[in-house]
Amino acid sequence: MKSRGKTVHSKEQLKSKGVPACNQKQTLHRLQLNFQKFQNPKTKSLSKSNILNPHIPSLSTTLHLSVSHTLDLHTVRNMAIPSPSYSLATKEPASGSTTYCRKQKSLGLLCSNFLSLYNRDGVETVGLDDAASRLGVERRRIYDIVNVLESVGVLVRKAKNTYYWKGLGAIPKALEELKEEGLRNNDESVDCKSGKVWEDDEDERFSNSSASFQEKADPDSMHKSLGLFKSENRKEKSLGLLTKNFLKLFLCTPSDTLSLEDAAKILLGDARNPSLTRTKVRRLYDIANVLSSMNFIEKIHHPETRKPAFRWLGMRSQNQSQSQTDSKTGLVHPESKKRAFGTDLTNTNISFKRNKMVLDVGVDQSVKLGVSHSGSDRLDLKDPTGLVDGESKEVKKSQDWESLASTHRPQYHNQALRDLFVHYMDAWSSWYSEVAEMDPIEAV
DNA sequence: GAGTCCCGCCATGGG
DNA sequence: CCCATGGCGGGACTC
Repeated sequence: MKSRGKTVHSKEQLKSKGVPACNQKQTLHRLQLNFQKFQNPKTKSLSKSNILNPHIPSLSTTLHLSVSHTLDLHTVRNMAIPSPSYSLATKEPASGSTTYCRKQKSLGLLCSNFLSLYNRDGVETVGLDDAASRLGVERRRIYDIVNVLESVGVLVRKAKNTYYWKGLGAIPKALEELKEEGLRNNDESVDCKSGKVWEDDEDERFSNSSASFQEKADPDSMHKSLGLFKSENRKEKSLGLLTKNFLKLFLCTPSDTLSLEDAAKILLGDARNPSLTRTKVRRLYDIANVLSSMNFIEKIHHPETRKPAFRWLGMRSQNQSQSQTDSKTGLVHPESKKRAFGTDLTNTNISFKRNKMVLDVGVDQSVKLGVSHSGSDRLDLKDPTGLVDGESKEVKKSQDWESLASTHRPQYHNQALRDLFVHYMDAWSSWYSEVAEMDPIEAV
């Protein structure tokens, strides 16, 4: 018997088959979102998951129960629907398309938009309701973003519904603390600094991904050795905690790649329960979406097994031998072929294959983040730790990017793509000119 | 078919 | 009791 979830098996739950009082506030907005889907013939989710789902009251019932008992279908259909979520990033005119697209709803994209909304001068606090309404999503999604951002120090809880905005500049310190904590605990057991567990040939590690960790390191001992936070009660199972633990895996080990499967096993505690693993994996995807949208990590695949894995980008700028590692491991970076956790800004109206050479190097950074770089919290997210050894490195890198961007303009035959690219180039140019004028230290 | 991850139900805990 | 929070897993979507 499930203790939670959607199975209806109690008086209380039956009663709540209407609309729970505590959820009524969100119901109206949910209806608006549903009708966005409803209006789009492409989507199947309303009919299948929202109407046929036995756990969700039928549409008419929901309307009757929750929308002041007065709204009919016609009224709701004609309600002023807020501008489509994510219009910030898609650059779609708010009034343009009501097309529902899964990609446009991704957590990564939401995170980008969240950052672009708040990463600016003068922002001191973030209200969850405000964020939800401005981003056009339900509060539930904001919690997901906020939990992850809190783990990396961007936000600090102030009161209910309110967070202090610490900004991207707080990330290096937060990561350092996580790293110290992980290494401190690590001293007692496995010597991670020497890389006993991780330094093995990546190929070998990936060659048997299904058993890689059990053979090379017991997930339980790995869990202890990194001082990962225990997840025993509800609070301690939070997404934030999982994020911290996930980050520690990268921060405290010499390897910068980790398979999804291994991550789930290490972070899990009990690696023997498949359904628990599946749940955990879902959460890892959630976290990875947010972290990848901030360019902390990227998604990769084993070339043969195609098993998913993550690669840490945070320290990459310090690690000049990274490219050699790539050739050594033979890992594929499918970013150019496949959407990366929904962080792709493209919407489905434009089938947009990225031009890896330019977008990956520079333009993609600013656009993908959608961050306005005019604030005081400027930070190169390619190096979230901020541990850049040469102060001019940043500027030099920017110059490299600029020259690359200027010399490798792709020739798009599609007008839409051309326009899009021009837009990205403009964004990049303006960002670059700002950075170039900045104090190099401030830039870090 | 496996991988990905959106969505929202509903349990929990604080006020 | 109300409300904020967020764990959790169904199932749609994507490759």
